Amino acid sequence: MKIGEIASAAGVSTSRIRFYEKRGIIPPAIRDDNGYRDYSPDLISQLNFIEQAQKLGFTLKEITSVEPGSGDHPVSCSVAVDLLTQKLSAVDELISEARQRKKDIKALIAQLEKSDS
Amino acid sequence: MKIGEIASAAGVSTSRIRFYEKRGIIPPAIRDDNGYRDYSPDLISQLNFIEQAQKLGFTLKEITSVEPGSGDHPVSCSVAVDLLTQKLSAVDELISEARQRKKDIKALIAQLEKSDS
DNA sequence: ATAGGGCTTAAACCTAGGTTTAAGGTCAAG
DNA sequence: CTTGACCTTAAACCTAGGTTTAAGCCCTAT
Repeated sequence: MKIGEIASAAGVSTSRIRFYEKRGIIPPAIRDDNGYRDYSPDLISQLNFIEQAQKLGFTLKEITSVEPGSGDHPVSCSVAVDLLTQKLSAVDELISEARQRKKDIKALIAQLEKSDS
Repeated sequence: MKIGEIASAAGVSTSRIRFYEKRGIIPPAIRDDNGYRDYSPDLISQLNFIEQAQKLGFTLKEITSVEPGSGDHPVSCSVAVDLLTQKLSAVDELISEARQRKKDIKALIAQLEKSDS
């Protein structure tokens, strides 16, 4: 897919995708012979994930650390597995932080309902 | 309380408090005869609320419209609760996307380990 | 009465997360 | 073979949310 296609499929701007690539938030795209970026549709869910997490106040830096496929290209298989395992626990951490946020939000709601009465 | 006192009590910087005042996020402080700002300790919980909400991904603008205990902003409790409830389901969505990512990562690991053997 | 620490202001500066612009190459249609 | 939509890059610009700096006043202790 070309950058415009994937951008509209994911509901983000093309400039944002190039920006993410420049910052290493997504991996550098494969290029066609004409120099155009060529994406796999897999990127769509990755972009959706980034947007979701951002809405919850996670920074791009935090998000990048739990993205699979965003790491270095591993030299050996066991290194790759190690990296992925690290990512796995980072995702677990994200989930537990998100659960804490749920609690925080519920507490805020309670506070508001109390002060309204 | 003087600005330095309230700042350290709330765990924020003095510059931040002045910044919030300039932006109308908190009401303008009463001034002593010498021109120093004089705060009621009530501001502490307001500042804590702001920080809490920011961590949840709310902008200062959103927070301002929703602050409890600020008589200047007659936004009804239900509007605030609506916002927070929306945020709550966004967090749920993130968690389920994160779970999907866990599966993806595990699948990748399995694939690597299989090809390694 | 002078040194310090805390207060005042306005304005400059900073990071994050992008968007916009300028100058150009590519490709399919008419 | 030109027009228009799409792609490329680098660099400039923008908003949010602050921090830092400069220049000066206030207050307390020595």
